[in-house]
Amino acid sequence: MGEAVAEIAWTPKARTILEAASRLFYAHGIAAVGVDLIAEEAGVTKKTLYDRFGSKERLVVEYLRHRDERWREFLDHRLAETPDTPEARLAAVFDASGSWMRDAGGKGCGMVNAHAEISDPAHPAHRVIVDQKAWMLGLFRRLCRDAGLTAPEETARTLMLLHEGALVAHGIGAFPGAVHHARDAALAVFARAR
Amino acid sequence: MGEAVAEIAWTPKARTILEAASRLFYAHGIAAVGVDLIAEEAGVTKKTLYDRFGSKERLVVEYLRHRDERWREFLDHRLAETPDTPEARLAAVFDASGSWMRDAGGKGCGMVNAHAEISDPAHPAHRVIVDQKAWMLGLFRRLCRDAGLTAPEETARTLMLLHEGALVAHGIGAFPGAVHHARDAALAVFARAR
DNA sequence: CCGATTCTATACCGATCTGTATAGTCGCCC
DNA sequence: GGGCGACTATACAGATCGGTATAGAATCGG
Repeated sequence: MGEAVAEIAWTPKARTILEAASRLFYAHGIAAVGVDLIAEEAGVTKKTLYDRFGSKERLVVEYLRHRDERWREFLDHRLAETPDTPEARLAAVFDASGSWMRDAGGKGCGMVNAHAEISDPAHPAHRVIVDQKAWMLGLFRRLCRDAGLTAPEETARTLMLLHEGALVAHGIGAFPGAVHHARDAALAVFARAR
Repeated sequence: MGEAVAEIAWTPKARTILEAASRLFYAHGIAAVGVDLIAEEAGVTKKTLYDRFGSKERLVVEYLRHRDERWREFLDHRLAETPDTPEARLAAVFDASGSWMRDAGGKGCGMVNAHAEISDPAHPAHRVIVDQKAWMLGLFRRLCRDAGLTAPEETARTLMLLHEGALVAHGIGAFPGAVHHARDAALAVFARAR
């Protein structure tokens, strides 16, 4: 049966290490950041890092898992305080991404960036990345179904493309206000599908 | 004044090296691929690699430049044999991306993936990446202007988002047929903007 | 046939990579 | 107050990193 994955002991320093690693991985890429730098930035010895996480690979997985978790919580919270109309909820998703990008520095989607460096499906981080995209598509799908669209899956996929495109365009600086533009485009697509 | 950039001597082996580097960089990421591996895959000594390219950084720049050049030629060629209606030309862009992804293995956009690893604007590869995206936006803009749209810039940006989103979704495997779906969505957006 | 260019072969450089070993300090809980 | 978990400090291992040095073989135009 499946091998039990070792639990992380979430001591205070473990969290500090993960925060430093998250910041560095996102800003400079995963392969470009060494464990020595992470330990130094976290104000911790390498021994502590390896006592907590065991390997760099595991630290990468926790980075992506945590980032995914924070994003879902952030989005859920935003949606919870949004009027329960399909249009408002759709707009809230894109607005949340806009805020997220504004706060987090905005180098685009961390999952997409990680996927550029980790293509091997056998890598444990691969599932985290793919799962997050499946979850986002599911979110759009639910939104379209709840609105009673005639072709919810089709529209959900189009919304997904606009959303992914917005994160990329923002990250690379293709044009200013990409996420907000995507929001308007998504609302237009949505209105026409009703 | 601007420092003259050293010319590459495009000897047969130089091309072989660039082909190997391109394949490896795209498949595994830039930082993950060492010059020793590139030389070995190209059937060449490291000395030859450095005689031709001088540094890994330069090889990376040439990788992106060449990829960009090949893409533009590929797309121009496709557009040249496309009926001169705005709809057909728009569809041809997405169809070209679909073919490109089908042939090249489909790990998404090489520029976006490179940008995940190279964020520093001072890096000489940064301009190549940003320029390619500006060129693509310009292509969509011209297409919208030629069609006499009332708001060509707005529509061009939406098309750009759908296109970028399609490459990401395809690369990450969000759902099957992402590029073809984007094509249909783009045509719908375009039709409505006329 | 000469000389320049392209390339092979191989060994090396210092730095950095992930990961481990050893020894010891601090604080907290039973 | 004794043991245990979390942590520091430091040194090291073996591999790999980008890049260089030296020497020589193959090719080719003048």
